Amino acid sequence: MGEIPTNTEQNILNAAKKVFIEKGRQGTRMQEIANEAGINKALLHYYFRSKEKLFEAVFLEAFHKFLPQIEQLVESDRPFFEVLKFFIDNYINLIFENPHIPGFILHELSQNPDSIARFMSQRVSNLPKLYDKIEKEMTDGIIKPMDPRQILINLIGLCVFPFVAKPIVKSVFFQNDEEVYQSFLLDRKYQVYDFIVNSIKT
Amino acid sequence: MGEIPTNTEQNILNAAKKVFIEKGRQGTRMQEIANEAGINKALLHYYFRSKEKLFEAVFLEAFHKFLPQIEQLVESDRPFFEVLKFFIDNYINLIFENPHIPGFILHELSQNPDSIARFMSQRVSNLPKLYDKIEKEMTDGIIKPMDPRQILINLIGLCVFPFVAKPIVKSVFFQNDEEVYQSFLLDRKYQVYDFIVNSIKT
DNA sequence: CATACTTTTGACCCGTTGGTTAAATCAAAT
DNA sequence: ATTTGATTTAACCAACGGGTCAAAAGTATG
Repeated sequence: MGEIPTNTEQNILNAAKKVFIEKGRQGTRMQEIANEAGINKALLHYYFRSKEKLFEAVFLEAFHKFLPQIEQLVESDRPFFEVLKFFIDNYINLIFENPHIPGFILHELSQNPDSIARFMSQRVSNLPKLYDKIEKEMTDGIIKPMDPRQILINLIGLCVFPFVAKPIVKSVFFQNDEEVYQSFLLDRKYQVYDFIVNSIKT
Repeated sequence: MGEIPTNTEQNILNAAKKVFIEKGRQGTRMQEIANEAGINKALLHYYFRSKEKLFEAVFLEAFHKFLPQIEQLVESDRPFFEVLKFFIDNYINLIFENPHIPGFILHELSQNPDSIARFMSQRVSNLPKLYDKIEKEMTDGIIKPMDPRQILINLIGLCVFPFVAKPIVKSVFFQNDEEVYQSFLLDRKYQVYDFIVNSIKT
């Protein structure tokens, strides 16, 4: 019942994270994780019975790291635009530090769409509350009347897209110049905020 | 020198498209393509020497089908918002009919970012012309001054995201109801247009 | 029909890969 | 030091998967 992750266990998990997130479930070789962790392949199976188990551990962590952020939007009772700014700032920072995770999640989920039920469970509990909050801003005349879901999907899409489409964006718009692409990303959070606010404010 | 695709050759290509686009390069088994095409596995190698070759054929077709659409935006000399509407309508229709292709391209490119050079070549030739066109709309006071690239990236992202994130979007916002999700997508092209226009028009 | 050439197949090859196992090493605890 | 249990390893296994090959089936040409 070793609840505290062993040194090696954490070590394995870190290695697994790195390889799985970069290469995907199918592209990952257990041997490569072992190498990355500097241990024997059999040790992987000692700590995590199978590739499936190990993958699930990695995926779950990545998923929970990225999804529940949405709840930020409902917790605070500051003005909506303020919360929005705060959220975008946080979320893009998070992606910036883990640029491969969104693409990883998207790909693995579309490989196995039904598995999402296992991961979500009660996660979306307070989404209706968020809808209410947004709709109140509409009746208050602060933002244009529209389906709140459109706003939220646009919000996430605008944050995530430049990262999951990195090779294309970098190549098409920035002549494959990594530095220019990076400075574009740094500016991105303000651009996304302005873009959304300009669009939805009355 | 058989330039005209044989019946079987096209048959194989179709089967390969289906499997590769759904399962990805690594997730695809040659045997599954053979089954899908109703033929023997050895025949795959008779027509396409290797898995790599076959994959490349599939990827190239998918890539060319989806990327050059951007050029529409520069060809016409109608008012920008009109061209924009036309583009969004077309592009979302295209995705609607091939909903898995964008995710496929995104994933495979991020697995192999350098390969993009092979596929792009002179493709982005008239992108500067598009920038000029947009910037002219800015000096004409029709749209707000901003980096044209931000507009284009937002445009593509807003179109593509609901499809590549289908499982999450469908689950989080539509309780996994396929029909509701579909009707959301149908409405999407108008929403995206409004969202962008509202944001960038002066 | 006979020859030659293309298309298709079943059987096989062999490197890879996830997973197992039994033994060795290590770390307390007695 | 010896026992006991957890950790780590090398060697191995079976299945999988891409690719090959020789022969069969099909098709045209003389």
